[in-house]
Amino acid sequence: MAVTASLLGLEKKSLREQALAALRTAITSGELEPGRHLVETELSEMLQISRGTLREALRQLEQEGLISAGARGRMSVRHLDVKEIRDIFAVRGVLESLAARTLSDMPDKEAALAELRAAVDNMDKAAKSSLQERIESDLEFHRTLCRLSGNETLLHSWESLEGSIRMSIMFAGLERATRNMSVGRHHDIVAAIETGNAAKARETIIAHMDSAAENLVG
Amino acid sequence: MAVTASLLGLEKKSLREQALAALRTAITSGELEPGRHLVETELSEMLQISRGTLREALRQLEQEGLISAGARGRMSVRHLDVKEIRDIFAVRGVLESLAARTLSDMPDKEAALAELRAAVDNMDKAAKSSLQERIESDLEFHRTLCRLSGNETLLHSWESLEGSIRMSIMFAGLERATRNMSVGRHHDIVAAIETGNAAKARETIIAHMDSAAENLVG
DNA sequence: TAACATCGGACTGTTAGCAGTCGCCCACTG
DNA sequence: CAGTGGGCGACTGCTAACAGTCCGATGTTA
Repeated sequence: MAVTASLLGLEKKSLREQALAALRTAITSGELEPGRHLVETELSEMLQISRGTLREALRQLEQEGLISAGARGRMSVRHLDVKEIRDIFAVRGVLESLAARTLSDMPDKEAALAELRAAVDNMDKAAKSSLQERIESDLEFHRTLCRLSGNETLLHSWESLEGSIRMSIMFAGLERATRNMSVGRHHDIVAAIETGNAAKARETIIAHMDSAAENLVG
Repeated sequence: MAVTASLLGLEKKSLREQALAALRTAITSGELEPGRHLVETELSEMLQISRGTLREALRQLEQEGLISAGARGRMSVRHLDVKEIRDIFAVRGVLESLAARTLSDMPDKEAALAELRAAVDNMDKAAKSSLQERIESDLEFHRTLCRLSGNETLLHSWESLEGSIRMSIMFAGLERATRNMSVGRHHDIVAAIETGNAAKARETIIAHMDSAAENLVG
């Protein structure tokens, strides 16, 4: 039987996942400001879910570093300072540099490179759109870089840093963040990978991240 | 009032934390073998806690990569293959190399170096003890390295990898694992940091991790 | 015998509610 | 007025139970 793509499976996300996504968005968008105490009963009523389900989502957010637990289990939205942003981008830098190195050394990397170029093109298109879309396409590029490395552990580590990255962007303000969205810089990364020069690819990423952190905090 | 050390605070760990620790140990010790399906009702009865509390712990283990969720929320103990071990150690390598680089560039690192040397000494003492203690002191050295970098994000990323590292050791078998416990190799790391040569420190760590992975899977 | 319907059993998703603890306010007391 | 102690509200820790879903076994029919 011929099936349309729209019939290939309905997405029934669990309430926990929905809550997780909603809270992540609320935090990284600043709707829940840093330092704010998260009261379980309050949140569960807002989201219209039970506390038990909510608590599971909170646990995950805690692991992602978006919220931190204080005394007696009281959760609050994490507050980033300048040093922490630098630290986050330093870790992000070594992770993505590993991805770039891995891709550089990959024997047949044409398919991967094509996908990366598509991601850059996507940033190009988004450059004329809203700031939010530019941020999304930028993060999408970097996530793709990690995914294409084929190292699941690497991808997972990066993704559990993604929330912190988004908070850093939020903290710095959107104008500063857009300094890092230059399409050209990302072309350089792809080019470095293309040459197969792993050391060069690594340096390009590290430099990119260092300057990205400086752009955000400077 | 003069208080004795034993009165400085009782440790009341939540059931969730206890369950987390117990499950982590059970998995990394092989008591719960890879691939095994974890039935919530079964585990909660074993641990004598409710499913709600257990589920929170499972969520955390999932994030740590010790268990993975299959269809319809069914959790099972993660199964590592050779490639995944290499991937884990590659990520671990870049994380620890960042720690080593950071320490190398630190202006007054004497206190940190002293602590690292103490960790190496501890490995030395443990060399005559049980395999388990050797593994613990080895991991403790590397955790200390990350902690002393002062980069909380780095430490957190490393710690969320720790479970996977322990599984790798388990997977490889204890004999192979002890190949990586050489005290001399760890002296080299400290020495590289001491010279302040960040590039050298980085290379030493990366080489250490590459050979560690090969020792485990070869 | 092959396709189909039905019925339990096994588990997970989710919820409401009880229990314990901490912080705060206020009265009391020497 | 410093210090003590009792009540009260707020909030988290934990639990038991309900509801829904999937899977396999068993029967059923053409």
